[in-house]
Amino acid sequence: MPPENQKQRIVFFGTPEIAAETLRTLRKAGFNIIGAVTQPDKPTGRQGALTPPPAKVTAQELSIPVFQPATLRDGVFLNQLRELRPDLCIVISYGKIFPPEFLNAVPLGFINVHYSLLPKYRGASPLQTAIMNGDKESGVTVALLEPEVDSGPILDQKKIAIPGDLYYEDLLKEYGKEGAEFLVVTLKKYLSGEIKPQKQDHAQATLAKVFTRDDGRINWSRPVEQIYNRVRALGLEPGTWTTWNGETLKIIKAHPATEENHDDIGMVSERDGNIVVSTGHGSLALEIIQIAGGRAMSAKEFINGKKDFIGSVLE
RNA sequence: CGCGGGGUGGAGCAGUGGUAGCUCGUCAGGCUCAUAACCUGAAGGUCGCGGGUUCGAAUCCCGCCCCCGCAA
Repeated sequence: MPPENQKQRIVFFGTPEIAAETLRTLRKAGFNIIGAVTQPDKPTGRQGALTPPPAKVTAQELSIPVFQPATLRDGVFLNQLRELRPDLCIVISYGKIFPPEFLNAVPLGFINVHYSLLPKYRGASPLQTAIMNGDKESGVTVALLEPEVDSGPILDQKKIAIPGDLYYEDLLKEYGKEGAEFLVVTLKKYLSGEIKPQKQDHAQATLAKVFTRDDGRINWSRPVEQIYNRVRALGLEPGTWTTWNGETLKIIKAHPATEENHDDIGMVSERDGNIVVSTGHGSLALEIIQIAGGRAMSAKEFINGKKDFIGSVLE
């Protein structure tokens, strides 16, 4: 007789790297993944080459059948899913909303991994929102899926610290790893009947909206801590930026400078070997920046060729 | 044919027809108790690749390759 966690037929839904990582962890833990569903290949980059999502690549490496429906709404994929006869589905950053009829089609339901302590930060960007708000910790929640986004009963959740100097991409890796392991543990408990899902307190719910490029524009009149949190939260995508001489200048890495700075807002100066920008309160030391059309480089390299950067004002 | 910027010594840039220059770095020497500071000197470039125009091309024309910002 196979171990408990190998009996259930599981279909995995997920698209980006964090989903791929979780898929690998589930497989390693011995779960019986009978199918992987990801978003369709998308054109990406300047050439618009079709690129398979990470979870698809991983699934293929693991010899798991891959499905990439363009839509869930027309019922076609629902029939395909039924033919797979899954006992349970797992959803991690899949990228599509499930029509209600899906959720009833699987005996043990859809289980979702969400990177916040629900009901806090429901929605698309829980971890980025936590960083931007300067939270010292957030967590991962394993919950059942309901028609309304991230509102389903909670199986279990775990707090995870947010180090004050980590950027989104690095923190996401951390959360992905911890989250995957936590999912394995929680899933085993759930399947053996140890867990009774708990309803969320909907009154406490908050929403983490999707960040766009516009959110990345730096307002230098804010206090440096807020700007720093924004730089960390938005990371490389969508990234934070400002303008210099009318050109877009991305801020890729920076840190708050300790010295006082009473220059005009947005003024660039050089202090103690750092290239710093004056903010509404305190100043931000630029580490890695990138001008439109150029490659990313350290602020020091940048000023080698752009001497008038020092003394100019960013907007 | 989505829009746009760019490829110049190790790095970042200037140089738009007449024998390639700046900042940083590197190396050597000097100053200094000392230094990532300062002074002096040196090395280091087929100017992305191929072709064309010209007495002469980094610079003008044609083709190709590569990098990047935006948009998707």
